[in-house]
Amino acid sequence: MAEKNISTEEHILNVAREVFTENGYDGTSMQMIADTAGINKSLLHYYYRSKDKLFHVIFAKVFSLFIPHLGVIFMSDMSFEKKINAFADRYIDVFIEHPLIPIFVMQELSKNPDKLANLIREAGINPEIMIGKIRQTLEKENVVMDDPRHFMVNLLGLCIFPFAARPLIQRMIFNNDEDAYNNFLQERKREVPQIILNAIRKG
Amino acid sequence: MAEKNISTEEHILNVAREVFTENGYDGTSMQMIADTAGINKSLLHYYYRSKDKLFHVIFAKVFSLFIPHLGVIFMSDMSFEKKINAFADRYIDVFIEHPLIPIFVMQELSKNPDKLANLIREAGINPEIMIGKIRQTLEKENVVMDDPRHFMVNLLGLCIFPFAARPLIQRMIFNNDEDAYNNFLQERKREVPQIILNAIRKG
DNA sequence: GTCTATATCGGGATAGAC
DNA sequence: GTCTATCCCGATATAGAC
Repeated sequence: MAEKNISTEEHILNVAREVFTENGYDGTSMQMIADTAGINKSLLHYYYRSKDKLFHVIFAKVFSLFIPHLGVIFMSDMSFEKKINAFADRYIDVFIEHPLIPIFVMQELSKNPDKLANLIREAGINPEIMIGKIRQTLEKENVVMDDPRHFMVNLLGLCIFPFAARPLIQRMIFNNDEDAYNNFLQERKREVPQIILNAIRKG
Repeated sequence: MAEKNISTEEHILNVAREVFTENGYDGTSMQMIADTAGINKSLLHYYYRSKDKLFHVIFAKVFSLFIPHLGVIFMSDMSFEKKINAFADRYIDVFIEHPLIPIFVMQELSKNPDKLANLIREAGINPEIMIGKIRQTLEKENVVMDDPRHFMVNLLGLCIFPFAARPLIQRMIFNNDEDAYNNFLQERKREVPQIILNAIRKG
């Protein structure tokens, strides 16, 4: 625990985030978190009452670590092309820093899709408005695309998949060469916008 | 258990696959599997000795449910364009039938990347040879692409991501409309090859 | 081959001392 | 606020009856 000046409560959150994202809800025990934090198990209950409640706090934290960027970038006044680039840049950097987040979030949301509505609200995102804004930008710039929904999924998938499937890809395509894969992830920042913009120009 | 004519051993495997893929290793108990199979807990141990061993059998089974297609398609003698289409078609169908597989596999591999080498061998895949074959096809057809590794990751990501991130996307982009999303997944069979081939033509 | 009974351990959670 | 001690339950796994 190389963090002396923060409160125990905050320290717990930092540690719990690491342990939860690495092992998932089911794969994490309160004991693991307590040990990693260098504190007693009961103290976790003192601060957060239950594993469930602690997890919810963590998950909302993790969620807001990457979801808000989506809104900020797409609600901005950049040109459409700039937005694509900014998005790939920002998201790939976030996931390079927190490589376990994609799989953690997808896993937990898949088990509890009903929690999603609240989480989106807590994160201060309004999907409808965001999509409206995107449509508006498209019109203004005369950008033609078959279907904005495919565009969105393509963009997200191309950015996120290399992190979610890292073990498989690194092993099957990169001979387990970690450095090569890290380099590859950096290259994605240029590769992804290229693919996406290319698809749009063609219509 | 609407399967009367199969052995208990096989019946267990079918049930265990469902329960494991839905809940993951940590989220699954032997009790859950036994109950779902309509048998006693001890019988699981009788057949498979331990949860770990049972899981390994299941995971190899699941793995070989989608990995071999990769080889079959890319080692075939179809034109490159046909391969792309066949791949998207086949994989999207597999995942429509088994929608929980992507996230299950990525989750478990992320926790145990070291098991991967054996699994690939068990599945009868040789990545090196496959990549060699792809390069060969590319040369033969004068297909130019920046980097085959990006191509491969793009193709996989575009196919798989919509399944892995389904809850998030369905909620944020499809207003939770399940039918619309199922339809969207079908559309991916044409969308994905279009994007991929487009990127290649441009170089 | 399938069951019941049981052993053993680790999980989350609470009470209460300091 | 932080700890120890404890409760209770559910987990994997085994022994042994049928």
